[in-house]
Parts: sequence; structure tokens; C-alpha cells
Amino acid sequence: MEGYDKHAFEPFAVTVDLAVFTVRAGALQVLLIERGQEPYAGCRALPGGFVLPKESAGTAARRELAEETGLTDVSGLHLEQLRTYSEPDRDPRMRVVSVAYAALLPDAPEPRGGGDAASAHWLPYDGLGPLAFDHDRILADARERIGAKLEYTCLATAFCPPEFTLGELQQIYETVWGAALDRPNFRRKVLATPGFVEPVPGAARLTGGRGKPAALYRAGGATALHPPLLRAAAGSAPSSPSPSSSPPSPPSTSVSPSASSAPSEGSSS
Amino acid sequence: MEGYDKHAFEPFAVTVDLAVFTVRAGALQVLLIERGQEPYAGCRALPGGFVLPKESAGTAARRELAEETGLTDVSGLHLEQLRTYSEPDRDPRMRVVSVAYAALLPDAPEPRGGGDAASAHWLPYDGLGPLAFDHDRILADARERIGAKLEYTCLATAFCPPEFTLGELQQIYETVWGAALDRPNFRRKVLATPGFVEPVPGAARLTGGRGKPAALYRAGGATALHPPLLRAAAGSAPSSPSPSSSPPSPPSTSVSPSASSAPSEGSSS
DNA sequence: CCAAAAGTGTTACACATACACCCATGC
DNA sequence: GCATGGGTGTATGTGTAACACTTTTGG
Repeated sequence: MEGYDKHAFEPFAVTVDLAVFTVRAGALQVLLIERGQEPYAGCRALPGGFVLPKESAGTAARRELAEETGLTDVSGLHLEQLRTYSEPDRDPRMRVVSVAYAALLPDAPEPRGGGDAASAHWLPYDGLGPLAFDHDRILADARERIGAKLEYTCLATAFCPPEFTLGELQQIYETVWGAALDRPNFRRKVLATPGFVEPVPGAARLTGGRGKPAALYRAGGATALHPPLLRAAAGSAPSSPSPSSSPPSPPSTSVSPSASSAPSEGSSS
Repeated sequence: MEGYDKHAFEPFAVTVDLAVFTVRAGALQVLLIERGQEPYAGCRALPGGFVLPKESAGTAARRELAEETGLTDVSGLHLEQLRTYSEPDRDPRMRVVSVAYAALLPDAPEPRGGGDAASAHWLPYDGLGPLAFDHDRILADARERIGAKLEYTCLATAFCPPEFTLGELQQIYETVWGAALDRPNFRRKVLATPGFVEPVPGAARLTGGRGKPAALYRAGGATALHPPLLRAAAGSAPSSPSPSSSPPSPPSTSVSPSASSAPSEGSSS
């Protein structure tokens, strides 16, 4: 922090990259753009862009998200700083330091690929081809963080619309974790955590066309989940298999579901 | 990521700031420097400095740490990216984006305030006055992260020398959390977690001058802690009060010990 | 009536808590 | 012997896992 000199360093460009997730059609999906220019022309990439001179990275992330998805009301949006990627050669043209954000959206309006992006689409996380730059790693880091945070925070409600049923909330967990959960136990756990959800008094909704109408809930004020809601090791196959269309996707091949802790750039040497 | 133009943006300076912790004399201590120049001359600040054109932020953090502490061998050093601070006015002179790192050191060699720092010292975390820039917030964020990570990772061994006793490991937890733990239960929990610690076959050490010599352990290969080692709510006062000098410090007044999850800049709007 | 989905209850087991007790060492 | 700290054992409670069962809707 000493020895300031505006010419003592080469200029760095600072950008934000966004890993935006939603749960849709029983699958975890990601918002991706298709690049129109070199390098990586035709490749898919995370949405993002430059941080403007007068805004913080968080403000830039919200602005870019609005520009590229057409979201004007960011109510019910969870946006969280993930990590900063600063390898000197991560962009072949110049020195770009990128602050990555992870965002969660409740439902998924099809994006109108505005702003800089040529086109923007929701794509299933599983089975994605390689992305431009180091965006594979950013996306994998974001997915791992989201999965881990479901365990010990009330974050799952950020994937849900303002009013939701406990079955819908459970499907969020099952989709992100790729494992089925026991419904009675899940229900008890959620209701026993003060502030996780609060009931909407008289409301009910039919979810699958058949069956008993489910009570509706809103997200509560709590953020932490003590004690945590732990996912089992792997590979259990309990009772109810699927919500609507596709079955809960098995653990991704590109991301380890186990909770490794330290980011790799800044790990113990 | 589209529309690159090296003149389309003002230059940003990119720096790293380091929150370096150690446990010493029964207290959590932080490495701080004293600023010699304006602004904030005479104020304490976190060590740090510019990211050089050819290095990543992680490399810069390790270099700055070595320069300002005189540490040449970074064996047993845990260095972890914390978060990036990018408010436009966080430095009054120019636009500086800072990538913050948290580091944990086993023992505490008194730093030889080299590099840019006028002087560098270890200071107890509790009772610190205000720091320069937004370093108060960075330090508070780092402390909260470290405390939370002790719960669900094997990070505590990063505070210990290569060989340590279980009593010493327990004192790390008690010092960082400001709460006493039950010794038999702590022991069982640590030993029951595969890869947390591994015994050093024949070794033993006397810790307090008196008492039975304690067996020595090394850090194991595990990083995650499943299920986690949860700290109680607050304010319990069990059996053994203190290690050597000062009693286990109560929860800091400037940092909430509860596990709030989302960083504030990038939270849900 | 049957299928499907929500909701309730119950039992068994794992784990953590709390505390009593024994071992080894220095004074 | 006694204080101090390491190490072992054991009862009790809390919370999860697993699964049986009831309720309410549509076909």
C-alpha cells in the first residue's frame, strides 16, 4: 500500500464474470452467452463485462446481469461474490483480473441476449462442452459453492418463487445435489429451523395435477442453518424419483460433490 | 467480455491485502504494519501491495508476506483468498481494487518490518483500534471466515507447528472461538475423523512443565470435517479456563460469532 | 376405486454432551 | 502426597434415518 505511483504499474482491466444458476425442468441450468468475436469465437462463455470507473464490482455484476438477461426487478435475486481470478495469461490479449459472482434465480425467463452478448441461453449444467477462457473452472467453483452452501444456509429459497411448497423446495436440494431426500425428514428439518420458511396462512396449491394440495410458504428471515442439513455420501436411491420431466441428475462428472475447502490458487503451499 | 479496447476504460490498480493470523500467548493475534505516509499516516494497516504485471494475486500475496515478515520458507503456511474489495472510493487517491487473503501461521516469529512497511508487529485481535482504508472490514471478514472454517475443515492444524499435542490443537479452537471445549469429547472427535491428525509413533512432550507427557501428532491429509465440529451458541464456562497467560478471549465485540453467510457487497438486493 | 402427492407418527441408531475416573509427571 | 495435565470410560439426550401410515385430490 506504500509507494503509490500511477505509472509504476501496467494497467489492469477489471471485469466481472457471472455464474447464474436456476432450476428448471428438473435440472440445474446455467446462463451462458455465445461469443461472436475472437478469441474463442463461437464458444460459450459466462456473461460478464468491465467494471466501470465509478462502480464497484458488485454493482457491475448486477448491471451486467440486468443487461444480459433483461431482468429489471432484481427482487428475489441472490448475488454473491465467489472469487477473483487473476492468472496473468487467462486472457490472451491483455491483463484482465476478473471478479466472479454466483447468482441464483427463482424461475427462468428466457434471456433476451442483450448488451454485449451475441446470444444468451439457459443450458443444463450437466454435459456442457468447454467454455471460453477459464470459465470452466469458474463455473465448477460456483457449482461447488452453491451445493455446499445449501447444507449450512437457507440459500435454497433463492431458487424458489416468492411462494412455494415444501415439495418444490425439496426438489431444489435434490436437483442441485443429485440425490433424493426423504420427504418426511426433510419436511421436519425445514419446519424445525426457525426462520427458514414461514407459512402463507390459507394458501394451497396443486403441484402435479393430482394429489393433495400443498401448503404454501415464503422464505423466512434466517440465513444460517444450525445444525446443517447434510447430504449423504453418494449414490443412494430412495423413494420418489422425479418431479416433472427428467429424473434428478446424478452427480456431475466434471465437479466433485465432496466438500473440498480451499480454493486452489491461494491454497497452502 | 466483448468489445475490448485498451482505452475504453480507466486503469485500475490491483493490490493484495493480507490478514495474517497466529495464536500466541493464548490470544488470537494479527500481523499489522504502521503506515508512514499519507493518507492514514501513523495508522495501522494490513500488509499488502501491488500485484506485479506478470504474477497472479496469489503469487503476489505470498511474495508480500515473505517480504514483510521475513518468512522465507512458507512451509506450513495456509494462504486462502478471502474476497475482493472494489468500492470506488476505498482509496482516496485512485481506483484500487484489492484482493484480500487470509493466512494462518503456526508460531509467530517477530516480523522484521521489511519491504514497504515502516514497521510490522503482531497485535492481539481483540481491542484493536481503527485501521486504515477499509481494512477493519477486511480483517473482520477474515476473522469470521477463519472461525467458521474451523467448524467444518481441518484448518486448525495450520495454526500448529509440524508436531503438536491434542491439547495444543484444542487451545487453537478455544482461542479462536473464545469458548472452552470438553477435552475428552474434543479428543474423540479429532481422532475419529480419518486424516485429521496422525500420531507420531514414539514421541511425547511435556506441555505445562507438570502433568503427563502428551502424545504428538502431525496434520493428516484430510481437509474436510464431516460431520462438522460445531461450537455451542455462546457463553458456556466449563472446566479448564486457560492455557498459559491470558484466559480465552471472549467473542470479539467487533465480529459476530454467529455464522452469517453472504458477503454484504454481493448479497441479495 | 386407484394413483399420486401431501402430511403425520414411530422406532432405531448415531452422535454429541456431560461428567466420573485413572495415569503419569514435577514439585 | 498433591497439583496439573493427558487419557479412558460411560450414561444420557438430541437429532437423523428409515419406513409405515393417513389424508386429500384427480382420473
